[in-house]
Amino acid sequence: MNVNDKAYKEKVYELVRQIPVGHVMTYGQIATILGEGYTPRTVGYVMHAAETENVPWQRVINSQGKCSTGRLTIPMNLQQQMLEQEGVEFNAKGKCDLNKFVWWPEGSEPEELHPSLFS
DNA sequence: AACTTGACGAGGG
DNA sequence: CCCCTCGCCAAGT
Repeated sequence: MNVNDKAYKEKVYELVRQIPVGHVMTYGQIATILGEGYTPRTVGYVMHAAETENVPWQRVINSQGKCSTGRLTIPMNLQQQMLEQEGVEFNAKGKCDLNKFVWWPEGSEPEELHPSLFS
């Protein structure tokens, strides 16, 4: 199972497609939930191609609650703007409250998977 | 094959 | 809160 396998990528996309409007998930969170073979970096790698996969890619941000699209082909601030349009709030420094906007799939346990991340 | 660069993350200063 | 280091894993050069 490597990052180029169709099935490997699909698992990421399927999960991302489940994120409700107005909510987000982090790369590390996705990697933890998918488990075996997935790491934050590989999730990020898979996501760079998400634009063409009918996936709400804007709902995936980093563990600091910020958008990591600075040096991409994606226009600056586009991701944040799209999220704000869905109701996700960001402070002046471009950071959102993960406690409030992160979404957890049915069955996962936030406290256990993501200890003291939200401060 | 060596080295650099990421849509990353945690810990320390 | 910012910055740096390290661990991580795959791609590009």
